[in-house]
Amino acid sequence: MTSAGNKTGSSVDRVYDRLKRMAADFELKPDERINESALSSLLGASRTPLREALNRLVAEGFLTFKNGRGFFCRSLSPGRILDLYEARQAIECEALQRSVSRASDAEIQAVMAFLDETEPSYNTIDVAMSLLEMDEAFHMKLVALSKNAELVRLLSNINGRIRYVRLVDLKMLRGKTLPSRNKGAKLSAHRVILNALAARDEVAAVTAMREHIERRREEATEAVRIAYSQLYVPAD
Amino acid sequence: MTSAGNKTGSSVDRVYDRLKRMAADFELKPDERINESALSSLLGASRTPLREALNRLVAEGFLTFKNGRGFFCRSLSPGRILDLYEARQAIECEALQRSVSRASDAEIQAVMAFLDETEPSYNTIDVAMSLLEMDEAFHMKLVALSKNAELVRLLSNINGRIRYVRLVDLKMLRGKTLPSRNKGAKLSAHRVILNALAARDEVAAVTAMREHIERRREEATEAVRIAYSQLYVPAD
DNA sequence: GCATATATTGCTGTATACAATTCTGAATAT
DNA sequence: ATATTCAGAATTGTATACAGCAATATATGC
Repeated sequence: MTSAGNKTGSSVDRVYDRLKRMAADFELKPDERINESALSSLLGASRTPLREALNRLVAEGFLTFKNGRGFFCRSLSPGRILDLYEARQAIECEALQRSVSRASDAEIQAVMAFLDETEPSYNTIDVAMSLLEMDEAFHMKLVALSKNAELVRLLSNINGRIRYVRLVDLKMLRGKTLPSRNKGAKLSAHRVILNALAARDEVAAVTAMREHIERRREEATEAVRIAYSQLYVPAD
Repeated sequence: MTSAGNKTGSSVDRVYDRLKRMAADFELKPDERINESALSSLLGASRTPLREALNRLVAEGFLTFKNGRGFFCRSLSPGRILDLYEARQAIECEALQRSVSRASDAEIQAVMAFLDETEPSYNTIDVAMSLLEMDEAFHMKLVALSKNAELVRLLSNINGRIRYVRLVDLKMLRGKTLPSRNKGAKLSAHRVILNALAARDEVAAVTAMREHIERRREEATEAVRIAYSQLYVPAD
């Protein structure tokens, strides 16, 4: 969320990126205490930079910390997921409202082009991860149209924290709704939102966005359950 | 934002709280590099816990960090303030919408009672700081009614980051609008919002909230300028 | 056999040391 | 006068050491 590409390879940043991934992918099991010595030797850095990275992740909501006990990976209860999806709604809808008056036609067209380019591969791509990345990229581009760096920052953070659940969510979605996804037949939710924005129709855009996220949120609780079951019964 | 009362007095928490205050109050001048050794001796802790606290504050958006160069206090440009106020709108409005269906009458009444208790002293209290604390407390209580821990967390973070500007803002407000603040004459913005919530009128509540924050936001840019002038020309 | 007290072990919390990097400023060349 | 280079100083980045706390295992009394 804070750092993107670190060519210098500062130890803290390296560890931070890696840890965030581990936390997002539930490689660190929820509510399990993190052993600093073990982790530091695993990641090839000493405890000092490791702890600095851990502190960042606590501040960002990925981990928790109990004084004298150490760091823990944060558990994702259905309640928390719901909270995060609501926060996401708040942020994305606000951004969309601002974009109506702030985004230029050209900028909107650029996102449209991104959609044109990526959406066809929704059906061909098999790796759910790539699918998730495209989905996230779309939402990030959309929020960026608001020209509000803080909203971008917040969405980026939330995305990171619900990544694993969304991954499971998307997998489920694929299994269930693939047939109805014939191109041309019905516009994708993303397309509907973007079209409304291009038409400068604030109400329609926000309504579509709310519904889009709402639908995902409804599936999310189910996704959490599945995520947990996958956690403790590794797929064969 | 993360830690509230630390009786154990872990060094990093102590330093963290203190630093956050310093950053919020612009005791650390914007864009100025933070000297770790100097700070550590000033705060009476070694560099290790200091840097852990600094890293937390970077993740929370209070500071920035450049690899190999160190930590910097984040500058508050008018643009950034605007961003933060917009984020605040997003969060508080979303929370309010959820509260309409989630907050019990009793809970709303409790906030009402808080308002009854604190509002009269708006005119008597002279210390702007206390005023700000009451204002923040009200908004936090309001958001808490949404039962969404993430929204609470986000508002708490934003409040911390715009505290100094709001302080200046409130001071200005006092100077200008004190006469029109006769109790009974007109309902306070807070009261209007809460009444709408009590009546379960979502549209009215959200509208009032948007306007309330919007008005503050408009003053904010002005407040930033004043804040900066106060920064570099200490009041005599 | 159970509960309480006590030792043991492992881990966290912090300080300190040292290596690596960046900054400063003066001396030199253009 | 301006730009450049190159030590020296200052500051950051990381490793390591050790003190102190927490959890667990062991022993003791009942």
